Amino acid sequence: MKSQTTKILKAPRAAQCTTQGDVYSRIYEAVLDYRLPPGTKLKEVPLAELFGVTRGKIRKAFTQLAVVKIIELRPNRGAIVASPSIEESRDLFAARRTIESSIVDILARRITKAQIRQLNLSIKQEDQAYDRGEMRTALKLSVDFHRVLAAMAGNSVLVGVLDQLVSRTPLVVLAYRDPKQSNACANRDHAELVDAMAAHDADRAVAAMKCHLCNLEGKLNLRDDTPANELAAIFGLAPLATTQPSWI
Amino acid sequence: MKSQTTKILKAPRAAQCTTQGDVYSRIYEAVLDYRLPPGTKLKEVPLAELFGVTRGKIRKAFTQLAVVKIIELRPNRGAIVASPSIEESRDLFAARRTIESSIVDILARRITKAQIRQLNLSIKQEDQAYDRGEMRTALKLSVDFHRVLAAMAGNSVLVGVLDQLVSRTPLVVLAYRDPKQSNACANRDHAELVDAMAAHDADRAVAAMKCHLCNLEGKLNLRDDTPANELAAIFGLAPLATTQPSWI
DNA sequence: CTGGTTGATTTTGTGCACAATGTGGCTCAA
DNA sequence: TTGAGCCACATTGTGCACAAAATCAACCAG
Repeated sequence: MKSQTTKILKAPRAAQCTTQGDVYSRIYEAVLDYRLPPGTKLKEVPLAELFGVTRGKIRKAFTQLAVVKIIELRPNRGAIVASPSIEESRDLFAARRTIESSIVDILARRITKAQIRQLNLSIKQEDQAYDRGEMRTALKLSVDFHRVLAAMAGNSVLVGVLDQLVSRTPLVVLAYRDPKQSNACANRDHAELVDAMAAHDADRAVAAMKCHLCNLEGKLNLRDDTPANELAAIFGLAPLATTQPSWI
Repeated sequence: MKSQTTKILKAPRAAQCTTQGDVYSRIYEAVLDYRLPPGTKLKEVPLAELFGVTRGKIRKAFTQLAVVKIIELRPNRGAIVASPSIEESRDLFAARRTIESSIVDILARRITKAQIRQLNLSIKQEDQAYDRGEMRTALKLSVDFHRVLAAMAGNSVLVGVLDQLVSRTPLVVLAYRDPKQSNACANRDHAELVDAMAAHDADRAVAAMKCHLCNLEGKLNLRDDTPANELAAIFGLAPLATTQPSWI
């Protein structure tokens, strides 16, 4: 149990002597990298030792992460990685559709050739990661794609807002991934989106973005017709996040 | 100086013995009520004494408020109420236009008679507050109107996002209010919006919302053609927030 | 005056010890 | 076997004391 937390959080490069708000980013990145499944308990002392900081620093990072709903802070019972409810997950996607549509709408009108090149490069890297079977890298790049898009639109407030939503998406995916569905994250969608923007066709680009997000949501198991055998679903509890999904 | 902070924060009812995350809401509400102008320094010890809590509680509330950009936490130099830059202010309004448009779009299609009654009541209260010259109450009610609207749309994620944006708007207004402009907050706009929604005319409602937010933004002094005499503006410093604007 | 230095004071940052609470295992009776 | 009660341990919460840093004022030299 204790070692689970430890292992999951250990980033590619083993780093000690983390400082300050870095522990925030360490956990944040771990979530974005699909390394921290929802429901994982985050104990203060082990984390403090792992990062080489005091318990207070961990605590501070926790309160920050709790504000953006990446973790849940249960009084006297510690922190767990947030497990979004079905309704919250649906709302999250709906919110993303709204916000990213308007980002794309803005961007399609004023995107530059250089920006299009950058986006195409990003897509190619994503493709290559898929081809090499590096699911986690690919997923991370896919997330980055959306953040880059937001940044290009040039509205810092929207970027901040979208960041909060995007960072919660991996949790939804881990919580409600339908094992029966293929996991080939349709980054065809990304290419189509960039195509539309390159043609400065805002309407088509917005449609592409909406479609992309709907596809993503559609691959998840967000129906609340309780499957009768899934106890966790029946009682609305967090799915058991103790075992790593096989596909990562 | 010290007494300024104290006085501004003291809510209508003088309350001691505040606990826990209540100190968060106390400061949050003070901002929403236009009682805390941007740039106001928030010292830990005076606040702790005022609220009857320990310094640690204040600190925790500070880190939370900093995440949603209501205050700015400068390392080793304490907390001040955030003063949004001109660009950030513009982005904030643009983001609100996007998000609230989609809220209104959703809501217009499914709004109930009861909800319309509630909104109309809210508008009437706002009107009355204006008539009585209670600017602060009116402004608060105006802010509430937008939050109620978001809640009615039924997307909890959007509500959370919009809350963050709405709560920053008073800071923008206090920072960039144009003294030459009338301050009659056009809550005609609110009435028009509700009218459109009552007719289930989503397009008109969206247009009304966009128009309303543009009107609001238009009343502010968000041009960066530095007026040559305003030193604060020239150097990009926070406007002097030590004196209460006369119109409150 | 202006500009810079020093030192006292205020204010923020941090670690630690202890308090409070939750958790899991044990016994025992029904 | 089930469930209540109890105890030991693990984990989180909190206040305090001290460390570090910034602010302010006084002072002095140019």
